[in-house]
Amino acid sequence: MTSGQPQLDLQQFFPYQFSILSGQVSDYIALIYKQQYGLTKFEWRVLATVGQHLAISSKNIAAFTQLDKMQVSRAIARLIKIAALEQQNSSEDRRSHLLALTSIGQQMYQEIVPLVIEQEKRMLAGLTQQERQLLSSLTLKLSAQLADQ
Amino acid sequence: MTSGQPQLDLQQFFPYQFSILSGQVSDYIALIYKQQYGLTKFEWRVLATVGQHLAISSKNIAAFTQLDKMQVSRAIARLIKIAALEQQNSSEDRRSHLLALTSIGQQMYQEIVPLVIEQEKRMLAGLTQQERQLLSSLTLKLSAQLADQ
DNA sequence: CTCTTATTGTTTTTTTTGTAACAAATGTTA
DNA sequence: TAACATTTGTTACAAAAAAAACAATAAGAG
Repeated sequence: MTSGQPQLDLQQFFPYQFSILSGQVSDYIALIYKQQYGLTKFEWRVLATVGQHLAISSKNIAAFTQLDKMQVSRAIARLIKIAALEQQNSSEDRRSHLLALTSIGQQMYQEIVPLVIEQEKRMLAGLTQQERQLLSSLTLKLSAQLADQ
Repeated sequence: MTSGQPQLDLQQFFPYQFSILSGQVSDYIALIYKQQYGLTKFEWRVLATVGQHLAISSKNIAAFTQLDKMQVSRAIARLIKIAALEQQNSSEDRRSHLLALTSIGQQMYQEIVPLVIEQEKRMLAGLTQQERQLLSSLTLKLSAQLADQ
């Protein structure tokens, strides 16, 4: 190798390919919660998390969704404003409140969940079952490794 | 299935897993060009693209990197300011200029490229060769499918 | 040609986001 | 228990990004 310039073909570079796909996946799912329900990604994640936990503090939402506490704070504020969430006083620690879905929030959650699950299916429909499993397990494996460092 | 509420476990939901990993990958590569060279993601992509093409217009950079023309415009402005890029007049169309690396830009490019390639290797070191190929080919396959729609 | 439309890129404005300071409550230590 | 530190969440300000308006040029139609 006498070699010349170091070269990099961005299109062939895994982190770049991945970044592109990530945007596509994100946009594809957002079609549901953004266009149809006017939620941002963070709001959707908070809604999904509260729906999953029934009553949960802001701190735990942040831990669960991997969002910053301020992003969570703002998403909560917005969800309360549209009456999808309500605060309950948790007697134990007066700094924090437990959050729960209102009936409006419940309804949104129950409407959106099947739609995003369908959307996920549609998104992955071009892959075989085996490919889907591989992609998911490789995603989790790499993610776990990067989290360790 | 008499079934109750529709439920969604965010942690098990592929688009969520993927979004987390994407952030991790992005941050991991950014360690090189951000911390060591003070470039943003967009600036790095533009630099890499000009390095790859030698002389290229703003419009084509945008097409190539999948960035918005305004993001490209600003990244170019910043790269010119730090003397990594220069404009050449392209006689054909006086609206647009061809962009090329200066010797400083050349040097940055040639320093960064091997470093990010190393970083990519390090990032993927925990996967087998087969797994890396699978991940890359599945990424490309899904990406191509989503681009069609 | 000349008038309209489209392209290319920049600038301006608005909105969103992130960083850091803050308040309120709790926990800890001397 | 008084003083200090930590946790939890919000607010204020600064940085960044997106949206929209703009200028300059080019292309196309009549």
